Amino acid sequence: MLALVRGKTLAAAGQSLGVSYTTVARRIQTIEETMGLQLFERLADGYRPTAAAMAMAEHAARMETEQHALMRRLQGEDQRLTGPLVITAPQLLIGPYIAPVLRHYAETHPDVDLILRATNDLLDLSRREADLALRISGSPGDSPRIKGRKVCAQETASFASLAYAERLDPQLTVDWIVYEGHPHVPRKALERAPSSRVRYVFDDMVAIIGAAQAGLGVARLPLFLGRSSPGLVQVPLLPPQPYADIWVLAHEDVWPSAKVKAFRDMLVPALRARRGEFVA
Amino acid sequence: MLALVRGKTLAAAGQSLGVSYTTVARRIQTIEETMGLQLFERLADGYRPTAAAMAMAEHAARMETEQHALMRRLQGEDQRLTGPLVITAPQLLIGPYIAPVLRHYAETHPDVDLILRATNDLLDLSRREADLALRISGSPGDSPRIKGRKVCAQETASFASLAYAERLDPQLTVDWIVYEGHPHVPRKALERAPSSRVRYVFDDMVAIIGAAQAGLGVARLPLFLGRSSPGLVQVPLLPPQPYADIWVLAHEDVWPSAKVKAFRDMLVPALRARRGEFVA
DNA sequence: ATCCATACATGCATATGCGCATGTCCCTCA
DNA sequence: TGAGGGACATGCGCATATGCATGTATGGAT
Repeated sequence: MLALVRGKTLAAAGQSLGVSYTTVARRIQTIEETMGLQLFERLADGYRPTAAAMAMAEHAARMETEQHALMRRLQGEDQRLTGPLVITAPQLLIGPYIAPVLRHYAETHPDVDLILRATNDLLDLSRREADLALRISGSPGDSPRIKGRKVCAQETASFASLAYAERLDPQLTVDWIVYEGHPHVPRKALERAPSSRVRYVFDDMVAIIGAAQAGLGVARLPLFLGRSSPGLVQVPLLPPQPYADIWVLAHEDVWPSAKVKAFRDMLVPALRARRGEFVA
Repeated sequence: MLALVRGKTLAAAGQSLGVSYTTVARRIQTIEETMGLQLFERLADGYRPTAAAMAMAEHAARMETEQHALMRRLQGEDQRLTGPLVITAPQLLIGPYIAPVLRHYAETHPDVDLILRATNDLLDLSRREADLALRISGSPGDSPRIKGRKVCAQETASFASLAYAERLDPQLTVDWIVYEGHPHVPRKALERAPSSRVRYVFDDMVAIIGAAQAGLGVARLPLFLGRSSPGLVQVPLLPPQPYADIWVLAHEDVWPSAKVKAFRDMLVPALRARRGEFVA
């Protein structure tokens, strides 16, 4: 019901429920027959909810919230080290930093199934899209009831390919490769190289690194990324400066669960031990 | 789940859910297997919920409340005059007062299925145990969100069998038959007949009337009851005095529904037209 | 000590719900 | 105007869940 109102089509609703769209259609039909009222208008391009369906969806959403709260609570009290553990982390941190921890964790707790979601989006920890999140974020208190622990500070600097760095002249025009979210030349860089300009705007960090490695220009990158990217060298256009910190986050209900706590206890020291890779 | 926590036994839970207790047992078992945790301890005299089950029940109760709210809301918006309509009224009002209205209503709206619950308890209108209640009650605002309309005032007086009334002497001992809820001789009756005493305490109004008809003593009865009970006559021990009024009640969500409104519109005038039977 | 009532466990036949495959309608695009 | 795809409808075989009947254990009354 709720899924159908949200998804607009039987197929979408079915997928979100993990059942076939046929089943969704039959369930709706059953409900309509039982209640003796029409919930959806059958249109050529999908089901359109009636007012009654909207009302039902509204209540169903509240019930769903309640359901999520229950699941979180049960999970938080779960002291077993078995079953699934869903972790989300920025794509670029996973390989070099998370993977070793995953390996250690899997060996120590062989009955836990580790599920990793590589994403920079803030998955909804309240909806249990993930149990534990590693995030690069200035504000860990994104939403109420999310608990967080600062792992490490982080700094950025300017990087370019070796060839580009060698012929770099602050007096001439400097080409910048920037992230879509901040499509400007860093202010401090303008002071040192006034004729800097944005030449490339990318929506993907890997692509930015690739472009910098190809010698297209200068990119502002987190220290750990620039240093670990082959062919890139730090250029003195931008002094190392504070960037968003690294945090581990979890819903406060889920935070105390054994699986989550054990992962934290492994992840945080592992990252802190390599603090030098994140700050100058 | 919730039903089992409430009912304490599989059979009770099954009954409240309208399924066999076998099904409840299997459902619990399935949930326990799926979640991988124990919800109930199997004891000889029933299932005892674990902490996890209590937590689940708590959330389930909130979901149930939400569900009830939804159903009420849908019903309140229902402008059709078909389907079930559940009415509750005091047992003794049904025959002489409600039945004629029921008949008229059934003829006018033949597609409505009338379900009557004869009870003095205040059924929970929020839980949809009844759609509309006729109540003898001083305080109609029993719970929030219940809407009410006063139908008629009511008075009580003292009644006894004809034989008892004829030999009644206020100077001698007067035997009273009283209701369990108020196991005292009315104060005003003591003024007029100081040696009155409670001789019988009954928990059933019909039994009280029967006892009075059998000549066991004097009973304080609503006027409509005393007057309509064959063999009883009013005795002057107690002047007619105000009693709890008659109200129609419904949850405010359900109040505007067509079926409920139509019933009110028939019931209230029918009762008011016979106001003289309730007050002197 | 025996019987009985209560409550849960289990086996079996059946009903219900499910997914897959196919059919139909309508809209879009060439 | 005709082909193609998206979305819903329908029929069929199968898995699951349900109900009934029966069996077992426990506690209390006689």
